[in-house]
Amino acid sequence: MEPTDTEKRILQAATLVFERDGFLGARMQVIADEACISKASLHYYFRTKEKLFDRIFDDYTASIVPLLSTWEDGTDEWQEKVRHFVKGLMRVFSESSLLFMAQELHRDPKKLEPRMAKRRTGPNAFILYYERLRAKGLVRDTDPRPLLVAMQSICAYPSMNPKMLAGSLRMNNKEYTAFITSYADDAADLLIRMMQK
Amino acid sequence: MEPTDTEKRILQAATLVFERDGFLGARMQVIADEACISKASLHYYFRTKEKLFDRIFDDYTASIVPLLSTWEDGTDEWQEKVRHFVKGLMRVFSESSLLFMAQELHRDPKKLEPRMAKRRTGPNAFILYYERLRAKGLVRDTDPRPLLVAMQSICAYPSMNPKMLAGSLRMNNKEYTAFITSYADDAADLLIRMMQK
DNA sequence: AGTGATGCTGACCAAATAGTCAAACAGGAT
DNA sequence: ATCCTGTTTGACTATTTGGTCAGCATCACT
Repeated sequence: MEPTDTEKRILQAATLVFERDGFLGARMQVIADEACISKASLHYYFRTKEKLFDRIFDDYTASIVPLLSTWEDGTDEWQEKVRHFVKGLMRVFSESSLLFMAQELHRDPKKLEPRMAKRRTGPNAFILYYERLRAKGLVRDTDPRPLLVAMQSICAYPSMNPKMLAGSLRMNNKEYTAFITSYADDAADLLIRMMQK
Repeated sequence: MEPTDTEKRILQAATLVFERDGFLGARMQVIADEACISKASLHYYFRTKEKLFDRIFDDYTASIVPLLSTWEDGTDEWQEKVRHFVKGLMRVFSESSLLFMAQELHRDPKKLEPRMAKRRTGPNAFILYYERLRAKGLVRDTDPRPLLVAMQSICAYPSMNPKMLAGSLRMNNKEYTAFITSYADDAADLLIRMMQK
């Protein structure tokens, strides 16, 4: 099922518009214009707005999955794994609008369920990894769940609600973007501090 | 300008509907039904949807301001201040939908500017407080800005994107709500760990 | 009772917009 | 040339929805 050139253009245009305007704010006509085709053509490729949206939403969730393999055992020290995961997660979140995902997840919570079902076979990969480190006495002896929440929060929120944070830091958009780039390293260090003995 | 009973009912109904459905998803008819008045009456009190929305948005931002006084000097130890601030912030965020605020801030970034202008007179209160502690050698010698970002992230994100976190933790809604209650204390401890020497 | 002000409403309108459809078009195979 | 298949479009429809308006109800005051 190789996507045709037109289909690719549609997906690119739709991603742009959905991220900017949300599902409810997005207009099929605008997406069609952005893809340089007619609205009728757009409906020829994707029968409904909902179907087009689902396709894009699926691509999003898929982009996060590869990062989970970070927590598989390997030769790296756990500090290195944390740095790698934080860096990867922040890159994914800065590239694709997480606010958009949360928004649509709130609008229709059922969207995540089929996707979660696959992974729900066992506990979260980070939780398992931390428990192993904990058993070996390599990290602080504490419940890893608040750590997981803090880690995701620290990685996700800065790209999700930049306006409010930029306001708190008294920065304009440009300054904030620059700050967030260096923040990735700081965030990893803070998380390591939370975990070490 | 004492708000009448009807006006109060409208604001309550509008808050409910705006939080649940967002600005674009909210329907004036639904808000009117929820307030048990006609749609025409609703427009009698608030001429446009935008004006009604602004009123509610203003009430939100106002509810966060009192917390900022936490960082004024006082007799409390800094650890106590952190615990107090985190607890307060998480309560505010759990009571009112932060996702809704971020969403609308993204839709119309100009919303925050007039409100920010008031506070923009000086640096952020936490930053100032931390710098004073740092000068006295009471906390870790580090840039407080990543700490501020991490603090806000840790407090805000769990109530902003509960579905995704609940998924990661393999919890249902009820379990997650219970978890978040106890998380407030853990979050404060984690933040204290980030700041202490 | 009369009068004016305020609160409230049903009926209506104009604009926006997702989705449809018949017809045109392009390109390859026969 | 003819046919067939997949692609593209302009024109159209049905519905939703924010907002308006003329008029009704209620109450205070004279």
